[in-house]
Amino acid sequence: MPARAVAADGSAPQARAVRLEDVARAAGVAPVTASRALNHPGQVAPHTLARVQAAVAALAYVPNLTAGSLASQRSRIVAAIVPTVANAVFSEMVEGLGQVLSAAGYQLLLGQSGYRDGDEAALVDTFLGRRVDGLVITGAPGTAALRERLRHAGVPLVQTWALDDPPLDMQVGFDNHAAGARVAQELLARGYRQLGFIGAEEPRSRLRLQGLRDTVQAAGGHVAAELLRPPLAASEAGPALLRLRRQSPGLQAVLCNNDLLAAAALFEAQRQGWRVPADLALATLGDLPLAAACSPRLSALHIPSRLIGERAAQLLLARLAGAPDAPRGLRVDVGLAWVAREST
Amino acid sequence: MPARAVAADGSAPQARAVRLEDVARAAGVAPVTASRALNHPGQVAPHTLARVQAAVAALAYVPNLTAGSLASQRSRIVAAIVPTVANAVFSEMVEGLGQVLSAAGYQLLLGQSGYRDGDEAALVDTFLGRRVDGLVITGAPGTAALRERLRHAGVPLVQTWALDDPPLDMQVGFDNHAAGARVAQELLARGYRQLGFIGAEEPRSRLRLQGLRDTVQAAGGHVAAELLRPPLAASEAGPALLRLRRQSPGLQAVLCNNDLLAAAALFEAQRQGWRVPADLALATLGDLPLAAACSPRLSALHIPSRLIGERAAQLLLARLAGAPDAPRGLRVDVGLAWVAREST
DNA sequence: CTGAAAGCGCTAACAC
DNA sequence: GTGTTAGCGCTTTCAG
Repeated sequence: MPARAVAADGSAPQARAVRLEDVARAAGVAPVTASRALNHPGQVAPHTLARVQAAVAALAYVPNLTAGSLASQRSRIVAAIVPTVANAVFSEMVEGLGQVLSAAGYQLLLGQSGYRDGDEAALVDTFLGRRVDGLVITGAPGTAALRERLRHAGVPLVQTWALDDPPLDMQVGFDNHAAGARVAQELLARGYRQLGFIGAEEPRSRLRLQGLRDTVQAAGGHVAAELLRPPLAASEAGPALLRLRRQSPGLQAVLCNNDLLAAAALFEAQRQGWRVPADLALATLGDLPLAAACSPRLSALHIPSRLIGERAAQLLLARLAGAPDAPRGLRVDVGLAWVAREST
Repeated sequence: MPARAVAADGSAPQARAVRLEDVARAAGVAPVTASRALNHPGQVAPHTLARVQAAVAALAYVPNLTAGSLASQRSRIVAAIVPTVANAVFSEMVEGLGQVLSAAGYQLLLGQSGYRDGDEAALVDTFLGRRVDGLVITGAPGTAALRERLRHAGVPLVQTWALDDPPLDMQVGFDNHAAGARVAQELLARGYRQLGFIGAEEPRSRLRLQGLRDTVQAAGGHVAAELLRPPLAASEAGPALLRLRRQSPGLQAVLCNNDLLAAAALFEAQRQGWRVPADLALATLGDLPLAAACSPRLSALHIPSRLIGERAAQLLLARLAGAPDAPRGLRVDVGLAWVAREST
């Protein structure tokens, strides 16, 4: 009796894998027929189909998808690269992406660039080597070299999130400048003229501020801004809010670049004894569950992260189902909805 | 001139892929040698190594990892299954997992079960078919059939998050009952005896409540609980807090099962004019950035989600680097640290 | 240290 | 509707 534990039924822990050939033999057909029964059931007689399925079940056959991918030149894998999945906006996007792909029989390979150009390029190389059927990246590639590589890679590509740059292939997201402008319209419509903005000092944040400012100034208002150095801790929102108020004594409303900042700002306002929105209105960009969990609930410009992921998956699936040389340049603006709550 | 656009350099958008054979020819060596130069540089003469590398660069060769996987029987892919990546605790875990795997040259295939047993089983089948080198799943498989399949699959497996069930192979996480007990100790030590608990009505939440209750009752205290029906909206925390207070007039401290609930409860307390922690102490389980962004900042039992992911990856990598038939049953308890802040 | 031969397990063509 | 044949592109033996 061997010293090492074996399974209760006496079999070795890892039995040799069952191959398609074994299934075919058990079903009394050729391997191709078994393959067709699994992949194109319509092309096989009902009676043989049943026999193959029975053999599959009896042998607990698990198809080797690697071999299938190599032979068919289709991997049924889509890769996505996000800066980090720890940021809720990206994880929601990945969730939507994964669900739609999974429902269509595709798997999701996930890469995190950490906002580092080198890592992003390395991930793209690996994924291309894996011969993924499609690629989803966040925003614009960091380097011109990577842009060129992607343009010539021959892989369907979706850029997500920002529509600020020209698309390499397909693109789905929203316009950051327009987002700022949209919030400006809402706040101006409610009579606020002295506005503030709290965000990180990075390009997308600046674009949103610019949109806010352009629109507010055109209406004769003013926007004071606090652009904090990344990486940004939410605890910095409180002090930033106080600085804004000092810098702009007539401050009426503040837009925060994300929900966590807004929540922290709201706590600070309450600590100062300012009534929201009577003494100071607060708005946020994003609208994760947190925005509605605050009290007063935060008015928000809703960024549909999950929808962006779903749309990206749909674009890819449509391309994969249709002509491989479909025209490039398709842009989808998911739009941003204003959600009016009690904080404005 | 063709109507369809071509690349600026005149090449077709998708040129035929460069194969290892092309690299070998350009370097004047056999394909095997080129393969070795890429995968085992030490086994090749420095001079031939250089020539192969030059050829790779000149031809912009991208190795076909699918073919490599098939031939070598190693995919360099690890798959992870989480309920959803939209929940911050899981996305942090995935982040840690992905980073460690990526640094070791492995890719991450991500699946979301949505807490549905059928989806979980389907994902496992697909991943096994993909011949992944390792598998990470969240908690215990939903069905006995899946448990058996995993036990005999011969794939290194790590179960993450809860240590409540016996491990199929390796396991990394923490004990939910102990978590509740730990919070109880901290709150008792601060003199609180009349406690409350707000969480969802699901097994892990119940285990934590049980741990809290066992310890508090042993010390002569009492725990009132509000178990809310999932899916749980944070907005329900406020009403739940009011019910707890009514049900237990001497209520001194409340533990919330996650940070979002705790933040919502804190807002409710402030709206009621209760001082925190003087009138009511608040603690949370999780400790995402939100806990520290509140004001007063929330005392928390810190769940190291990212660390769980990192450890899971390390366990897998160690197994892959060592004996494939290493003993099973390894458990890693990451432990939970109490972070004392102002809310208790 | 390098090469020749033989697959890895499956699917695209093409016949029948 | 089913089978035969010939690879997919790479890495493993095993010789030299």
